[in-house]
Amino acid sequence: MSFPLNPSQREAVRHVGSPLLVLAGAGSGKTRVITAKIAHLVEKGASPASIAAITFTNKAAKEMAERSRDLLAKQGAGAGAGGARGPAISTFHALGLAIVRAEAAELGLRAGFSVLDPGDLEPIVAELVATADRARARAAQWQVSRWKNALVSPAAALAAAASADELAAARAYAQYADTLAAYQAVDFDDLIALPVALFERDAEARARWQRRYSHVLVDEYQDTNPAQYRLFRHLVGEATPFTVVGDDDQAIYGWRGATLDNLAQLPRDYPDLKVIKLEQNYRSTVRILRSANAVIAKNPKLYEKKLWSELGLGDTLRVAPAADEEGEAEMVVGRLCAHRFEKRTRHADYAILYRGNHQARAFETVLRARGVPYEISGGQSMFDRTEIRDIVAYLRVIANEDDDPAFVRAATTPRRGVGAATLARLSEIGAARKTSLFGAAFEPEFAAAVPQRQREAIDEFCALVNRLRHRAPKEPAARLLNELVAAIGYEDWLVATLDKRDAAERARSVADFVGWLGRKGETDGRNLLELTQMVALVTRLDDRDAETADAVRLSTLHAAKGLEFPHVFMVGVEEGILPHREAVDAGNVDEERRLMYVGITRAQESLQLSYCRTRKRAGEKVDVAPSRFIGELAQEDVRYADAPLAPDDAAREKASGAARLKSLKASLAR
DNA sequence: TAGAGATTAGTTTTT
DNA sequence: CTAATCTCTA
Repeated sequence: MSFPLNPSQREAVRHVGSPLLVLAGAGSGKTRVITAKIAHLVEKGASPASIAAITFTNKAAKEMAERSRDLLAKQGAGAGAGGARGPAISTFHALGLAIVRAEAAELGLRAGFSVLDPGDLEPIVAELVATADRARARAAQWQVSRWKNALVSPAAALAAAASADELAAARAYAQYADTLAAYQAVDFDDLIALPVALFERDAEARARWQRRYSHVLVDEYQDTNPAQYRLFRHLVGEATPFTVVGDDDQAIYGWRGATLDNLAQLPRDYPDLKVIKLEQNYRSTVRILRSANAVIAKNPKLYEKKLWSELGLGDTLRVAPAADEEGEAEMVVGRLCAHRFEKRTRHADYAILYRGNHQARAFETVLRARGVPYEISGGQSMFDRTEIRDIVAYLRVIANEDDDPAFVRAATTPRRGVGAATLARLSEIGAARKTSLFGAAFEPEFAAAVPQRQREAIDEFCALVNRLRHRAPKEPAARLLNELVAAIGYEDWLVATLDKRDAAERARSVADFVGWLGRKGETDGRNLLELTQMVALVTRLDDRDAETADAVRLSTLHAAKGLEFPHVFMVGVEEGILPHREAVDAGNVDEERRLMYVGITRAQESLQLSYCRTRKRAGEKVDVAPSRFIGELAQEDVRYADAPLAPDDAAREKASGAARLKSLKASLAR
């Protein structure tokens, strides 16, 4: 994309006099405008470090940082060179973390505070709502998060609670803050909510942060939630100019508390707001765009906007049915391979996009069987991996001795003879002495309460933690990490407890993680304690090899936002999946339609949508209907593939009969 | 306390 | 039909 900027883009880049909202349609060169604007501001004399650009994902932040670094370097004049600090480009949460870290003392936190992810929080909430039911615990956790994102206080939540479940969640919410405070821990939502609270009670802190930035840019503005909008408003204050870029048609994070109200509210909060629309699409063919426009036309509009393209009419869209998920995977991968062979394209030119992570499985199986290289983006975070959580637990106790959940995990992994009984003793001592589990091990009654074997194991564990804690500020993180993994005998334990393949895989993932974190420490000049906090916000290691590899991308629609591919396969385009059933029940079809729109607009040259006629659910085949959104495409641009042949139906009948028989037997057994 | 087998629930997106 | 959690025995 080395075309010159078009007139609207240029206007957006050069406008500096007042707050600016750029309504950037899909593929309209939005990232380019943001990076060009950063370069423009620097050219006009702003210091790069005084420019803040805020994104939602680490991936977007990284891409923006790279592109603006290149641009500033090209601009020359030493702007990006010689150790001068670049623009502050980060996610909302990373920015929040930086603020909480800088203002920790004001917020009643010690420097080593822990950042807990939802997985750490689930058992805490489960205890607070007194349930063993995971689903209930998650629902409560979810509710608490929504309140925080909407800046609803525990008292307000308690007052407004409408159902028994909500009341229980509100009660948990009230105690939740105390529990986290005892652990010296914050959750993801706190990274936004705590800075907001600080700025609202402390004008001086607010002024300090406002002075820091001469211009603030926000990417994907339509995905901000009320807490984030408030934080943004405090950062820009009355005087700091800003540029926010967004597209109401691509708002797909309502479930995370994002609200289009923030887009509607902006002109009211900033009467001199300038609005610029980017409507020329540089990505897709006319046929693809026509369908995108047709689908999104069914939604209510905040700002009228119509994408157009000069890239030619292009191929028709294809809609193809499959018998079931295996059939769909076979069909899609088969077609992909044939297409690739015929057009002499690269694997990396193709993407398979789906609504939910679990849908990837069938495609992985077929791709692997055929030896087609693929990369899964998004998907489960590397912190859902036990081995990573194990290592991170150690890091958290090292950084923060009050982090009881981390203590429990680290002290019992690898097994060192410490179990529930010992932990219960420690917990009693801790409660009596008002100290953490770690602290309890140093209380006088510890010796009497715990048998010698366990005592020695705990002592040894605590000594290791203390040793590393003292060395952490001074020594390179990489060395300490390697020492830690060796000292706890983690790999030996893996080999001893798992079969060969699993042990090797986990050992490799630990090695990857430790290597990555060590390098990160070097490049960012951060010690082990600082790295520990940022690690919770990272969902995947940035891996250059994976990004540049010639491989088919598998991705959720959410994770695909911002990306583009010459050839896209949207799969599982079915009622119940896209739109998702829960969303339909909750009356959120508009957001599902935007998700459909996001999927369509990822495609540059060709697009195939497919759906299954039946799908396995809890072992049994269930009939499913094609998505209503298929009927909303521009029908003159769509070709419908033939129905599958009769033998498939026969096979389906047989399979479904067998499944029914089996479930009948199962119910008789009960 | 630790590992092997039984059991039972699973239906969405992510910092 | 999985996959993760739970229970039971050594």
